[in-house]
Order: sequence, then C-alpha cells, then structure tokens
Amino acid sequence: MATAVSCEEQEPVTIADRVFNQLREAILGGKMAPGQKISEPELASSYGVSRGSLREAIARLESSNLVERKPNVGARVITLTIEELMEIYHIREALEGMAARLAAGNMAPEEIAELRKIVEMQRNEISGGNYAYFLKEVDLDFHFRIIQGSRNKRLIRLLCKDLYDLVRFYRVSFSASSPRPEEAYAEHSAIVAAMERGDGEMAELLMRHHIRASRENALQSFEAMQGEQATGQPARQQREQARTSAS
Amino acid sequence: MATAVSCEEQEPVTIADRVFNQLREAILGGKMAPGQKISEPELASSYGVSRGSLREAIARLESSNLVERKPNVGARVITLTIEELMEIYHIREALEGMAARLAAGNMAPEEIAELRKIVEMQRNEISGGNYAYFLKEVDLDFHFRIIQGSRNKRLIRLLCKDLYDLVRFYRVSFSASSPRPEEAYAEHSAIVAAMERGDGEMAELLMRHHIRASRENALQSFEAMQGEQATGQPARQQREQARTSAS
DNA sequence: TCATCATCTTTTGTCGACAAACAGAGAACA
DNA sequence: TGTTCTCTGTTTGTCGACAAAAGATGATGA
Repeated sequence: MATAVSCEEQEPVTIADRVFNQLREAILGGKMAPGQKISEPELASSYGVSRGSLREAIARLESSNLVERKPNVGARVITLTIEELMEIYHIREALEGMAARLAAGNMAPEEIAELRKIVEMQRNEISGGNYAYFLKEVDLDFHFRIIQGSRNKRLIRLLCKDLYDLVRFYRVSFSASSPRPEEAYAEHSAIVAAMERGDGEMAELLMRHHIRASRENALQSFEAMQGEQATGQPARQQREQARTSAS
Repeated sequence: MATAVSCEEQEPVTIADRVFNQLREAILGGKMAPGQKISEPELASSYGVSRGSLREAIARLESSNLVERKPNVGARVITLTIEELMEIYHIREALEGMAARLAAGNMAPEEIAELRKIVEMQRNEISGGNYAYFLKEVDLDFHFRIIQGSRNKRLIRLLCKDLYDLVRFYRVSFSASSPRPEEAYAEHSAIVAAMERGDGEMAELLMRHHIRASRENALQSFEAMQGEQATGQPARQQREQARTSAS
C-alpha cells in the first residue's frame, strides 16, 4: 500500500511547467521566505530561462495563491497571518466536511478498508511514541484519500491544489500546529467508523468537528508562541518541538 | 440602496487586465460558445494587442476556470456538463452554508436589516407577477451580501471570483434553472430570520437546504429538457421560459 | 475505396529587446 | 535639521521574431 497518495502532480511538459514546480517546491520547502520579493531578471537567469517563461510560471503561482502580484510593482511570496490561517481552516471545515459526506456514499468497501488500515497504522505509530515526520504524512494521506473519495473533481482540485499548498506553507513558515496525535487518532477512527456504516451525515459532522478542533488547537498554540516570544524565550525551541507533530 | 453589489472588479490598469475583462465578458455574455477554440494570433489582432499580453489574459482566464488549456494544443472555452454543475452546487452548498453561519455572527444589525429589505423587495416583485431579469439580479444580490457578510476574505474570493463566474456561465450555456421564485422567497426569508436571531447554526442549515433545493431543481429541469429535446421539441421555447427565472 | 504515410501549414512555446513605471539616492530649500 | 524635488538606475509591461510541435492535406499503396 503506497503511502503519500498526495495529489497527482503531472510532470512538466513545458519549461514554464518545470519552473513552476521548482518555484513551488522552493516556496513550500521554505527556501523562499514569506514576503520575499521575486525579481524576474534574477530568477530568470538563475533558472536559465527567459523572462517570458518565468512570468508564466509566476502567473501560475499566483493562481495557486502562493505569491501576490501588484501591477507595475512585482510579485512577492505571500505572508500568512494567523487570521488568514483561521479563514483557511473555516473553508477546510466546510469543504472537507462535504467531502466526507460524499465519500461515505461513493467510496468502495475496499477503499474504506484501506482507510481503516491507515488509521490503525497511525495508532501503532503513536503507541510506539513516534511523533515524527512519518505521522504527519499518514495524517495527510488520510485526509487526501477522503477528499479523493468524494469523486467530486472540482472539490478535489480546490482542496488539493489550492488549499493544501497553503496549509503546507503555513506549517513551514509558522512551523506550527502542536501535537495532539491521540485526539486526532480518535477522531479519525470515528470518521472511518461512520463511513463504514455508510452514514455520510455523521461522517460530515465528525470531520467538521475534527477540523474545528485542529483550528482551535492551532490558534491556541499560536497565541502561546506569541506569549513566549514576548517573554524573550527564543522561538527556535518551540519550533523544534512543534515540528514533530501531526494534524 | 444600490442593488447589484456584485463583487468589486478592479478596473484594468494594464493591457492584459483589459483584455482579460473583455474576454471574460465575452464568455459570460455568451459571445463565445462553450468548447470554442481560442486562437492566439486571431484574438491578438482582433483586440489589437500582442500575443504576449493576450497569453497573460488567457492564463488568468484559466485560473478563473473559464478556459482549459492543453500544452502544445491551445485553449478552449470550457464546456460544462451537468455532472460538473452538480459538483459546483455541492461546493456552493458547503461554502455558502459556512458563509451564512459566519455572517450571522459578523454582520451588523443594519446590514441584516438591508438583507430583510432585499427579501421583501423580492416578494413584491413576485406578487406583481414579475419573474423577469430583475428578480435574478436581486437573488444574486442576496447571496453576495451574505457572502460578503462572512468577513472571510478568502471565502469571498473563492465564491465570487471562482465559482459564481461558473454559475453565470452555466446559466448562459444551458439557459437553465427553472423558476421557483415563491420557494426561493420563503427560503431566503427563513435564512434572514435566523440571522436576525443571531442563530448561525440554523442560518447555515437553511442556506444549505436552499442551495440543495436549487440543485435538485436544476437537475430535474435539465432532465426534463433532455427528454423534450429527445422528442424533437425545439429547445428554444424552454430557454425562453427559463430565462425569466430566479435561483 | 479505405488506410497509411509524408509533407506542409498553422499554432504554440520560447526568447531577446524596447518603452514606461516605480524606487532610491542625492541635492535644493524652508 | 527635516522635507521635498529631481535625477538616475532598475524592474516591469509590451512587443515582434524564431524554433518546435500539432494538425491538415494530399499522395501512395493495399
């Protein structure tokens, strides 16, 4: 069973495609700081392409909400505020709730069985005390599979292509969302249970509860971080701590 | 009181902006048929701009989901199938439901009072037997104001900029969504009543019910249209009938 | 007559160059 | 000393031209 279903990113066929992917990875990987200016001539020579191709790549980054462009001024990597992150969580709550409802009616029993396996894998990792990177991947896999299970192509594109890039970017720039793996496991398990019964309405309610809890948790850990930063404690330590977390 | 709040479209500052707006209007206005090929040289000379600017406009149309582009092949105006329209309705149900919930908590009492006025205006139009274009505008205004009332900028952009263009395009290409103004009025009124009580949860439920009813209605009228087309009756007549409808 | 292949035309992707707009440094003035 | 204006350097927006790829057309063979 392949973990990291992710969302299929078609491989680049044109130069602008390749540059877009590279820039996207650079931003999501933290190699470009939030708010950083994007200089067209500089990047063009850096990637060895012309400015035209680079501009097309930037246009696609803009439509992915990863950069902001102002006319006659240029493009900058976005800077996510905590308010915008809360906005994204509200949208995720609505959309992934709908995705869970649809998935409960559309996923084949075998697919739901795989979902159950993923959740149990998550439990084993937790009981082994493993709060590491792998756990976060499994968590993403869980959410992605349900989204795919909705069979709603536009919903899939909206969540995977537009919103989850922002979620990843947030994790990089804030290095946040503190660990609550036990709660996440219990909530995931309940969602799968509802889907196993074919209860789409309940699956939606549980998914919305799950994401709402994530949002409140993210807000609290952000405010705690702000407080500690104000006291002069270096933020580095919390970041290291938060890095080993899931959902 | 200004009707047609619409969503603020900033006026063009650059040439690509202007061409984008013109093309967008052409597509939404039905001047470009669904599935029509977009020839870059032809359109460039037609609008009197270079191919580079036109390509940027097309890229923005693509990010608005109004055209589809294949590498080395070109761009075509999208063709909405009934399945895709149903997908959009599901997304609207989730997102506008959330918008109504948030709006109930965030809109000022005066704003809600204006909303009530809009709904009553709708009732007067209906009792006057006026099922015309104006009624559809009022309906859009109602939905837009609630979306704006959510105060969630990303949600606003998502619904206004991405989804509602598609809804408009659907109305043009299918000329559909049959009239059910009385039901729409009752549902709108109930939504506002919930907001007047500050009951966000109920506002969400009612909004979701409203959009779900619209979806089922659209599906039924589509199937009826298909059936009548199969019997040989010209579709023109139904289109004329459907044109004088709301939500 | 139909299928297949070669050739040609059209269209897209890519590139470099020019003009307009913005940003910053330095000078002039209150 | 602080503010404003100007000048200059850089960056963005726009354009036309070239190369590669897709699609169309006609020719050839079964």
